[in-house]
Amino acid sequence: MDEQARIMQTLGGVNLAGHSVQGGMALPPPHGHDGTDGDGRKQDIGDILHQIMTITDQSLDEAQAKKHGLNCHRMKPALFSVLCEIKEKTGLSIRGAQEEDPPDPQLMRLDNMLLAEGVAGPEKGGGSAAAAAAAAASGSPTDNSIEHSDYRAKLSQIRQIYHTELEKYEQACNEFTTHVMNLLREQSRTRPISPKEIERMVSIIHRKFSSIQMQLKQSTCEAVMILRSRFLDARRKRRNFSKQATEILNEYFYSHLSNPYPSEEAKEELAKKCSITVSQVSNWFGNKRIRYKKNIGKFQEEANLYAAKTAVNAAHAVAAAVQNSQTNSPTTPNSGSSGSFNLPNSGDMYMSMPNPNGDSYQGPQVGANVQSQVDTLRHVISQTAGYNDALGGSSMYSPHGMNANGGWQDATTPSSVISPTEGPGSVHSDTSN
DNA sequence: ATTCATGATTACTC
DNA sequence: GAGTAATCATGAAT
Repeated sequence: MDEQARIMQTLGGVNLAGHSVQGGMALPPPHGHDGTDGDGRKQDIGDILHQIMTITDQSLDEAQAKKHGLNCHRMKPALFSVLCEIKEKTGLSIRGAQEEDPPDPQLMRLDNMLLAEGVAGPEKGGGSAAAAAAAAASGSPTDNSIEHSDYRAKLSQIRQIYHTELEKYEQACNEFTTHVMNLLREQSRTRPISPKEIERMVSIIHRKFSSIQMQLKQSTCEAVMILRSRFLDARRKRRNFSKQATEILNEYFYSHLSNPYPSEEAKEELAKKCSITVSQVSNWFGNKRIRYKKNIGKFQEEANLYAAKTAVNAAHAVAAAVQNSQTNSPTTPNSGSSGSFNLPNSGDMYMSMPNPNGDSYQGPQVGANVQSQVDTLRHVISQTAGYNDALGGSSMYSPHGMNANGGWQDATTPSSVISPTEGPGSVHSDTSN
């Protein structure tokens, strides 16, 4: 309404568009009038403008009728051209038309991020760099794949929502643009709207919609960031080791109870076998030592279980050794490291690996170790026949290795039960401290 | 919902 | 830097 008022005021008598006007407007004489009745023309224009001004106060039917009347009015082309001139002079139609803003850096950032995360652009493997990095840093490979697929599933959900919304926005934008263009084209019959102006309007609409799109992109980015942070947190989350891994660790622990400090090499080997990291092995042993020490009684059962297991393995080993000694020539007793003892899942398997500290289970030690295994077997058999509780002093796993301060003393006098791989009096070489 | 088990973290010591 | 002890945080069992 302001604009109308302004135009009206302008038309009322102000010098228009540089025309020299006296006492009003100098409109071209419509329909061949010679311009003699100047007052009548003024009256006409005033009427028309009044009609325009009051058109909004009328009912739709009335307005339609008025509109039709105006469209057919003899003064319409003249008024139209004047309005065009005014618009041109006031720069309304041009202003901002050349406002071709450069690409928004933030939008570019968002686009790049969405592209990098695999949300925008062609569908790829899923989590892309994030998942790969997380997979590389995480511990168990099986857990990785679980988390990885989780991450990928969530990411693809985000991707789907993003694309659906984007499509919706684009559709809405197109619909709205078409609608506005039609409206403007329609209106251009009654008011001066240049194609340039329509173009400008379209660009305004597009800008508005792109700002909405930016919000969508921002939200999507946030969602991806949250997902990523959750995913990264998930890596920190505690996840129980597999049963097999725990068994391997426990077997090592109880078979080295006198000195449960695996060497770096042993840790690496354990880590490999358990599909966990070396630091997880360290954590596990740290926790295990302290918890075992704190509550030996509680671990008795577990200790017995693994002792029995070890004993069975020892029995197998002894049997194999006996068989071996029978079949082999006495001149070549158990000389090969590969053919020495088959002790799957026993402490022996750790000892058979290369150990710079001489804790290996090969060569001349073999005989002693067989003896130790036999001892273990005997001991376990005798113990299982009548097991007493730890305080009774006849428990299989008394903290022999621990000193009065609660720490593990040097394993100079390890129980024969403790490790089938240790000969009596053998000193653990994985004493890292 | 509670309790227990357990992997991880942190502060500290040696 | 490795280990200890305390603690946190979460999964699983009840």
